[in-house]
Amino acid sequence: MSKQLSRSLIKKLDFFKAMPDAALDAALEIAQVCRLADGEAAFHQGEPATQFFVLLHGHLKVVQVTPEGEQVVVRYVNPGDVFGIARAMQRSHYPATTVAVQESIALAWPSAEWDEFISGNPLFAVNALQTVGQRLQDAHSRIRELSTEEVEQRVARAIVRLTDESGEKTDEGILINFPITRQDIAEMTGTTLHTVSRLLSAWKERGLVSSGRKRIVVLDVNELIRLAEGAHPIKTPG
Amino acid sequence: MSKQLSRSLIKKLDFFKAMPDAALDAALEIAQVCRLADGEAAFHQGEPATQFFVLLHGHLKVVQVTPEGEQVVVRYVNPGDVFGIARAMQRSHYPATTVAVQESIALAWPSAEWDEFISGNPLFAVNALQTVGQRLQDAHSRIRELSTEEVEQRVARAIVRLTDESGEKTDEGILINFPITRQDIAEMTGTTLHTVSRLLSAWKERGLVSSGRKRIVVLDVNELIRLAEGAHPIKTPG
DNA sequence: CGTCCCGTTGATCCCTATCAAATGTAGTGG
DNA sequence: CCACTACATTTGATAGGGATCAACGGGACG
Repeated sequence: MSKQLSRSLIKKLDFFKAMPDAALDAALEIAQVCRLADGEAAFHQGEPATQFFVLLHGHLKVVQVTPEGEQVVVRYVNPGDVFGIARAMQRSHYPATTVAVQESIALAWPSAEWDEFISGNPLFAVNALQTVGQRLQDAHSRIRELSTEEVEQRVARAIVRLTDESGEKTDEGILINFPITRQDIAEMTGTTLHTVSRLLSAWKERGLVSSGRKRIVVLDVNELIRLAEGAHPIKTPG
Repeated sequence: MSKQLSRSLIKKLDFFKAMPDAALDAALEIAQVCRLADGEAAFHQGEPATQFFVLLHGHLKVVQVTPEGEQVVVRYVNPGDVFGIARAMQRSHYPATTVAVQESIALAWPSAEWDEFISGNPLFAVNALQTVGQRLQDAHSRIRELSTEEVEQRVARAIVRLTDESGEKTDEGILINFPITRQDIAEMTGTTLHTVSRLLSAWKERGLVSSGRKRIVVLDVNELIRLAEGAHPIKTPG
């Protein structure tokens, strides 16, 4: 039998906002600790939604695969985020695959407990609704951007968001906190790794970013934000 | 004082699924009837979310405007759908504008009543979560399609969906049940009215659709579905 | 130290946006 | 009932942003 997990693990999270300690303890009582190695999936698209999770440490990406086998990155999961809550929305199967992009630790609960959570404390439903509502707005933003913006704007915006969510201030600049490839960014923005590579090269040239293998550091956030808002880069004539 | 509205107006709707009659009557007791003329907005993007609605009759479209003034159609609202539930997701302002594309009738409740609804009957929260969850999945589908598919597929799929949601069988074929322009379809699929017009012309040529001003009739759904799934149209050589 | 990924860069092509202009259709007011 | 107007649609011509094809370079890890 595992020892009781500390309430402090989840007390500060949005999802457990305004919950009495008793409810938190009750939840932790039945939580399973779930360790994921780099590249390991918490669950796969199409599987029955047997569990839902809270990420404690690490980073995951949520991907959908098209019928043709292309991948699309739906979002990145940061520490403190809930994921795998398909069952809370009355869907019996996971709509996407969620894989760790680095070693990660999550808490997991059986989906069946969801109804218990809610009847024990209706705030769970309210908080879940807020979480899903926020995601819906984010999704609509992406639809708007994919529909109306050019590739450079979208890639710039994606990187700005990543620095907002997972930026780590270093003496060099703002480092994106987890391993991410050109391919990943391409799958977030609806383009190809080639185009992302060219953009990053151009930006490196102009001193906006510095990057390496699975690693991006933002040197000039403001200029990236300008690009994300549609400003045109300085074209060298000729 | 207005007379009590009939329970039958909402009893069958997903959003009120499994609700006891008493709860339905209580809701109807405070509902306002809201009539919208063609082109009139139920609310505008950025306004405080003072009300939420159920559409009884007609059709609305939900649009977001980009900073540059371009429009994107987020979705169409069909009879029986709820809309304007920003407040239920804890957002104080509407994230999009919702306008009638034909004369419409809706029921409206003050947003402040939402908390009453929930505390009176927790099923409201569960049903709302399901509704928003479905929309989130739809949004992710659109992101996947915008990221990976070509324009012809996306337009074909948009039209197939419209016929599923609002198709009316006529002796000619399946008529999309409300006025819709090339521009509208362009704003749903991230393309231009010119490209939509060219596609519809080509499809008309091949006998797949028949269309006129603000009017589309689908003659061969199966072929449209094939196109939506990525099948290539027959190219005339030369 | 070799192999596997990941990243870079050039060359080419094509889908689709853009520009431009004409035609068609509903609605309106005289 | 018809002229007028506003809006929707069609269609041609052109250009360009990015995808695609192709090949090489380079760092990480076993």
